[in-house]
Amino acid sequence: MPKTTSSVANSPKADRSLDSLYARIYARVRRIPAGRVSTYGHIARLVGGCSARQVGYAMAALPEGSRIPWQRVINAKGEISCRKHGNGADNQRARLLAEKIQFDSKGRIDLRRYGWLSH
DNA sequence: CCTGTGACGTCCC
DNA sequence: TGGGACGCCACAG
Repeated sequence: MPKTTSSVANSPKADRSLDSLYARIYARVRRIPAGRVSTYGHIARLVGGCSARQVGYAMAALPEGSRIPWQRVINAKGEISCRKHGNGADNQRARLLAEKIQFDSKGRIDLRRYGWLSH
């Protein structure tokens, strides 16, 4: 009975609502272990159906004091992405340093060493 | 509805 | 190695 949309699984629209998408992004970020990092693009690729920008948007939407390890998500160049407002970037760097992640002289993280990819 | 913006990424020089 | 152009797309006003 294709007419009655009682089956949520049969409704791509409902199954991919923003809430659900953000939830999947956060679930993925939560699995990044301390001392490792992933990238916006990689998360987007794993979750599917969204772009790197949306992952960044999901991170920005997190409330202060969230338990999600948002600091472990950086950009594809291994840098901490700049924000328009606030000093979140400094906060992020401090958090990562606390996890023993090392930065090179240009403030970048070696993804070959710390990247948590294909997970 | 249209426009500007942004926690991105890839390509090109 | 670095920096600019573009593509991308949800969101706010």
